[in-house]
Amino acid sequence: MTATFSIGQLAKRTRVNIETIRYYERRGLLPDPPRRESGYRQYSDDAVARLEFIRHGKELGFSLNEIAELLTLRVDPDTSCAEVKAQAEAKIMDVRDKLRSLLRIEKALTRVAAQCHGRGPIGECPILETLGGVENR
Amino acid sequence: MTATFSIGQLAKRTRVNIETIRYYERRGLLPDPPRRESGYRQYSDDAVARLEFIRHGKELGFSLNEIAELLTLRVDPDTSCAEVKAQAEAKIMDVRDKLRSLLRIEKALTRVAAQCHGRGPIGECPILETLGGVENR
DNA sequence: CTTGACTCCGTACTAAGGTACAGGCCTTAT
DNA sequence: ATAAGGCCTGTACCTTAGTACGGAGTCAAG
Repeated sequence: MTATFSIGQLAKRTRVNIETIRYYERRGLLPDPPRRESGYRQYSDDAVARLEFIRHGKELGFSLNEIAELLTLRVDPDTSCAEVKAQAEAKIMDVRDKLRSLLRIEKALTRVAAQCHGRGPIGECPILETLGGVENR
Repeated sequence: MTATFSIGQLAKRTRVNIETIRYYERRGLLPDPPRRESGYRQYSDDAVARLEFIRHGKELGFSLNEIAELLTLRVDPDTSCAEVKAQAEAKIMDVRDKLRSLLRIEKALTRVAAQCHGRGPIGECPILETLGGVENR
């Protein structure tokens, strides 16, 4: 199983542009895939998973470099355990900040949607109070 | 109260570049502020809140256009209540998708950090399973 | 009343993240 | 076996989101 497929197939499955896939390869976000004699790239399902991870990462505001770091976060014989742990914990902080901000936005939006049902125009921007002042804490 | 201040002051308070502030104004993310006779811009505290909102929005992966939409989401006499509500609800869906993805990443990172303490190298990338396959549902 | 810092506007430049060719080989359905 | 369509590399171009001038007017401390 786990058939192998071409870059075009991969592009179709992930809805990521072919050129973008090659660009990610150049950037080191995707490992250089095996080739056939013709030179054609051969992918398997883990490439799909990886591209999906990248896509989601971008939607969440991580840069390609940050995504690369996330993707290489692993415990291997070459990097010290403590180092990896420290990196992971730093990322966790980032992620929790993002979570807090998102939760606030969600609450604010829910409030807006709810107001719209009680009729009567308001006029002020109810999103604005969100995320202000307290420096995201 | 609520003293008024210059663009330089605003830049200092928000740690946003002066040029960027003017750029946001051009883009319509900040309303054109009142000026003195000299032409100098005069800001008050709501500009600070707005800039902070923009900053957080960017960190969460919203584009400036999306942020503008969020910022103008309001109930006013000119736009129909239902329309605003529909927009808000669409945004809520986006935000919840982001929340789900972030929670997964957080869990995966926590797992990585935890593994690092049980010693013994692993070698596979434990982030990869995250966010894959199920199209973020 | 001058000098240094601040601000104005307009235009130009940058960086990140793609996207689009061009010219030339594969592959596959007919 | 041949044409249409896929893929190769390399280079050029594009969009978004800023950032950096340049030349001129303004403000405020000494």
